[in-house]
Amino acid sequence: MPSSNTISHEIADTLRDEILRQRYQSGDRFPSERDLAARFDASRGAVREGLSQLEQLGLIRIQPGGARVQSVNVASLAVLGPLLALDDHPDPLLVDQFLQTFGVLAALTAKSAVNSASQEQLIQLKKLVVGLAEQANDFKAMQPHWRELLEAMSAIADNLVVRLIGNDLKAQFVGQLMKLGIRPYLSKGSRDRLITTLMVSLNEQDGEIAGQAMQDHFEEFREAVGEAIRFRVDKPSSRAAN
Amino acid sequence: MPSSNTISHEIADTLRDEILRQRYQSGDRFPSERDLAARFDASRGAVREGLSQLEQLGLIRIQPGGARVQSVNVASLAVLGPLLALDDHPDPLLVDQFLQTFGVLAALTAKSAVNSASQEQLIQLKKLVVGLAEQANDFKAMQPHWRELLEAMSAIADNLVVRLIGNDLKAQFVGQLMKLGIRPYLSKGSRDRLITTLMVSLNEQDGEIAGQAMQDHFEEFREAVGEAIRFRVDKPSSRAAN
DNA sequence: GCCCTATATTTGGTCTGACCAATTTGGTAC
DNA sequence: GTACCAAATTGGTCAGACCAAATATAGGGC
Repeated sequence: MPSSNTISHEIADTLRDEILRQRYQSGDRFPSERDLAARFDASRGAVREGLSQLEQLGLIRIQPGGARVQSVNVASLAVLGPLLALDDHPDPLLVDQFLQTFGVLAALTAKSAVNSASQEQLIQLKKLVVGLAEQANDFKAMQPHWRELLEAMSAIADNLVVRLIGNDLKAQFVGQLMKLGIRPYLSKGSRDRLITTLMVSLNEQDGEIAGQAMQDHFEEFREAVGEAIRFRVDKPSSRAAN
Repeated sequence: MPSSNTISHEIADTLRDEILRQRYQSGDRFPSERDLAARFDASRGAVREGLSQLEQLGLIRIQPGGARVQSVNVASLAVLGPLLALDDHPDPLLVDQFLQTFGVLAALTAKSAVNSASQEQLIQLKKLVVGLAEQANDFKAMQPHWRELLEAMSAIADNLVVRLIGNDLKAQFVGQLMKLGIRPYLSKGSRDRLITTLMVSLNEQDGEIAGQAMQDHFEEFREAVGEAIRFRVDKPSSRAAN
């Protein structure tokens, strides 16, 4: 199910999903521009614009004589979002890896943010943590606060590299989870521990503690999501084939 | 200095660098396709293909009525390579952030790899560490072994998310450092400690130790690179404007 | 003078059809 | 079976054209 409104984007999205679904073997010849134009009932120009995007994603390599499909392993990070959104049934392993990775990056962000925060910023963060604590009962209601806290930390840490990585992942994941109705269960103890520890780290301005708290929390979250997904390998997922 | 051989790529590379050099303010109108076509003496089609790539990078947002430049902060991770390669004089802060981020990801990779490695894979890793130890005197000669070790760990850890992130950064960075003649100095003690600790973690198959070793090593490396860059803020860097 | 609206212009999106150069492919001669 | 050559295919680019959406401009009403 492609997005955007222009034909070239539609073509790119459709072909991207087909590649991600392994409909082509890595190394395979990709259909010629003229064939694709015929298939999509579009002009070659539109197709070329779409292919241009796929090339930028690292999914195909275009050369005179013919384009070839590349291994997903050498693609750009920007394919991760679409990859997670491919099915109603996201690959549990991929979700796990995603959370693991996101966890260490969040930990790094928290550590840097707390260490480099000014007094005002520390106060701001404390307020956000308090706000988080107040909504700690409802996973869904918690999300905006949670994201706000992460965003504030990200702004304070001001690490462009992490920020760029986040851009290619952000939103898509949690949004995807919500959309699929996956509700990870986090014990009250776990949430309380996170909030308490964060507060401690802010009061003492100790980044290490904050980072560790993040790391631990994501670890628990990761397990919770894993269970939630496992409990859900049966839903009537209407698999739509092109 | 754009790369590739096709006009559309040349256009994309040139405009990308101009945006990264802040030649346009975020939010600014981008020149129209027709203007760009005139400027590059190319057809509108070629320009559009180039812009298509820039859009994929998140550097511009194209809409009927006109394209606008976006903040680098919302771009795709894939701009990091070009961003580091922009000048003869890479932004020390950016380099620092890069290494910090790369460090935690390398630590995660090492941890996962060691924890999940089979007996054969552990042996393989040990061999690579030994190979690394033999070349531990020369930074340059060490690089291939170092990269090989990281690659092997990455393959074992088999974390697609980290791998994708790596794709958008890899090589470019260390390569860039070498090209600029930056030679970070790592004390012999530091290197020995890394190798010894890695060996211990492999022998006991303890991922935590491996991860911590990586983390520490990158921390030291980060400081070494920082100093190396600081010691070099004078070289005759022939700044080339467009 | 100010604000809102109707009009003209600009801009992106797409198409058609064409040409070139490089690669592939298929067949042929050895 | 192999090496080589010609034909078909493919990507790269161009020119010119049309549409719809967005923007800029001019005009009229207050």
